Amino acid sequence: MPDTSTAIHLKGLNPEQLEAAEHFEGPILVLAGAGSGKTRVLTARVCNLIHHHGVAPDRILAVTFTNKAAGEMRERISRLLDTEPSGMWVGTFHAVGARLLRRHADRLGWDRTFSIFDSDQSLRLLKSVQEGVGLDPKRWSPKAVRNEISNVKNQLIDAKTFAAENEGSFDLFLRNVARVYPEYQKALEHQNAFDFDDLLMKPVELFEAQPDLLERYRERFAFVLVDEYQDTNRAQFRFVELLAGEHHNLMVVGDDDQSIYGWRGADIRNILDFEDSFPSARTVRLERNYRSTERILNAANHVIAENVNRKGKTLRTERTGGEPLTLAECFDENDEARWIVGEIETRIRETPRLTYSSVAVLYRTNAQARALEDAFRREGVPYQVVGSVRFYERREIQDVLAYLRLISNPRDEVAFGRVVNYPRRGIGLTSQEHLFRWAAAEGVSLLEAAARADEIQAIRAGASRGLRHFADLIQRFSVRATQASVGELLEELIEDLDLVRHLHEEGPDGEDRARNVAELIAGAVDFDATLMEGMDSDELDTFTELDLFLQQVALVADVDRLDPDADTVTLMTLHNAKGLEFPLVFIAGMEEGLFPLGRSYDDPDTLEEERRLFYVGITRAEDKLAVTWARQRRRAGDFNYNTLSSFFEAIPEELFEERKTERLRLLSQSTPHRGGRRRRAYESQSYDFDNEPADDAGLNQDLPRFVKGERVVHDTFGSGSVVEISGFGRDLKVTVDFDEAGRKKLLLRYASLEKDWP
DNA sequence: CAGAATCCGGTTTTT
DNA sequence: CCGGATTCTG
Repeated sequence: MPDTSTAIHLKGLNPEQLEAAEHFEGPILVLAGAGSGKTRVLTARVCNLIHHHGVAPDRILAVTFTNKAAGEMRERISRLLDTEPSGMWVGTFHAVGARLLRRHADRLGWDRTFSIFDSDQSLRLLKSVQEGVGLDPKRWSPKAVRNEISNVKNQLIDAKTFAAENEGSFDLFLRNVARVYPEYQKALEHQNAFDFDDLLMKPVELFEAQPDLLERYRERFAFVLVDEYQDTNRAQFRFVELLAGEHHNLMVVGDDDQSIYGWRGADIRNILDFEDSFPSARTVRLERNYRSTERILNAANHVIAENVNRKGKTLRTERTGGEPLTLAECFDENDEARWIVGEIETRIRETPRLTYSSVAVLYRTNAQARALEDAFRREGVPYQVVGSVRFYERREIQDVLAYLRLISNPRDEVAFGRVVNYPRRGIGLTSQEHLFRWAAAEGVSLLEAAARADEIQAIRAGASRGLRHFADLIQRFSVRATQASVGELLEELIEDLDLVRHLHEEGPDGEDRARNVAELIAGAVDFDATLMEGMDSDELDTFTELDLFLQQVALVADVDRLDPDADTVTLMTLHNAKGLEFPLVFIAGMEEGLFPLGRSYDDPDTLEEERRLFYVGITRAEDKLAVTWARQRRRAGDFNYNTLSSFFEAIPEELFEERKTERLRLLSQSTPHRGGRRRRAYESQSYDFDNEPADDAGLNQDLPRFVKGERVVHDTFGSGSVVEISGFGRDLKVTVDFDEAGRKKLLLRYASLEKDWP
């Protein structure tokens, strides 16, 4: 028995953690509950492989869920081993896929300077493809088509197979997708681009088609580790299976209770059935939680116990007791936001070591960030929002990046289309049409066509000049890209385009936009390809800094950009909060219909996933959790009346205290006696906050009242159930899921809707 | 061709 | 309520 007791990387691990960390060869599943120290285990195991078993770092591949997690892992390993694990690959599935494709794109018919299209760019391409095959983008939402293609790709179904299977389908939508998908894929190849899903799917294709390559990488990555395994989809599973298929040295770490990405193809069965896929697998359960107080953990355990489809485990903590949870009832979303900000300030004032950065506010949808941001800004409490309007998705950033992509990959037509007339060069849609047609006829790239614009009869002199000028600009910078750093390139480009002036002329947002561009430049100046950790030396020679920069930019998640040093409160969606922890956590919008989201009732699996999301939220909290809900909330323009989420009802009363905001207390006291006149019968009901939500007094007294979930009958649509109620008084609207007629939004005033008594 | 005015439709979560 | 697309106007 080798003596590992002194090894620094194994110090302080509990017996289960130790068992996992010391595991050497063969498959192992680590079921790691929230806050059970799985990152520690992963790093410890890597250190142990290198330090104790003498495994060379370059034989190890570790896949993480975010780039940030990858960076942290690498850093911790370096610290523990006191040396860089050089040659080890650590990254997200997408980043690892991109990296493989950079090396071997030529085997698939792509060029190594390929572009990576994000969802926005995919959508643009899809729109033009739809137009090309005569599928009206207004009748058939490109978004829906894109989602379908994305789903299908995540299941590793290629265009040919999909078309063959669905061109005769009874489902018109599938038949349409069957027409579009192959053309879309052709267009991607023509433009030398991959979309996000290709980054997962194409490496699998590559390995399956080229046994020599697979052999090479199987040998190279003799040890494979996968974090957040519960969120892997079919393509990711296959990728892992291929790599580890022979040696089986595979460690997967995950928690079925935290699987929250089913909607993007993640298959919870990957983790539930791991032991079937790898029969000799060892299983280690980590159920000791080191993060949260007993009260918080109890609440979490009660919530998740409602789910049926799970392996089942119960987290334990040694942090007995703890402060009770708070459930705060608010009037509306602004009241809620104010209450949260107020509560943060009070607590920071009263708690010695509590800082803004120890606080997070979590919510179900990005739209909820708005009211919160307003309140934070008004009160001057520092905050940063993750997601929402993602940095790299901002218009001005995308514009600049499109230039870079075009410089790097001259075949990128999406990028071309985006910037050919930005800033204005007098090239209108008509001229672009002519250009496209001419380029297609001549069989040259758009860029070449632009350079020879004077040969195109249909294009007028002004536009022609603009086009030639544009082509010249791109060409000059393509040359420059081979000599200059990305930072320099970007600075010169912005200068050349006089972009800052253009942005300022655009109006009130220009200032912000210019600042964002400046931030992008700063990021580019900082970017140093040699810092792309774990880069093999041959890769540095082969790929240009620009390609690597664009790749990195395409694959960062917004949460990766979270600044941990800034002393600010963090605002983000529950999805983004996965893997993070904070002493003080707020979960806002705990309302039926918002969380769980209205449409998740249809399907029990989806509802369970929503519940897991709540579980993830609760378990982010170390010391204190506060949950808020609003009686009334504006959503997409009109008002919604809410009740407390049924999810919360799973939490036993002794675990939380209830509070009401000042606003709500005032309202329920004063309104019944308003005006001093005698109350009418309907008013007493209208202002009774403990029962039905308030109506605009009297306006709809004679309209029937409906509750969510209730069964109703309509004269023409038949029967169905109420999914949402919104609007005020005369404009009271109900959304009903009809059994036959589908989902309809009805104005109650007109709709002959009645309660359906069974 | 560009900018303003107007209309329409969608609206969960993300790499 | 927002953004995108379309239409109108100079």
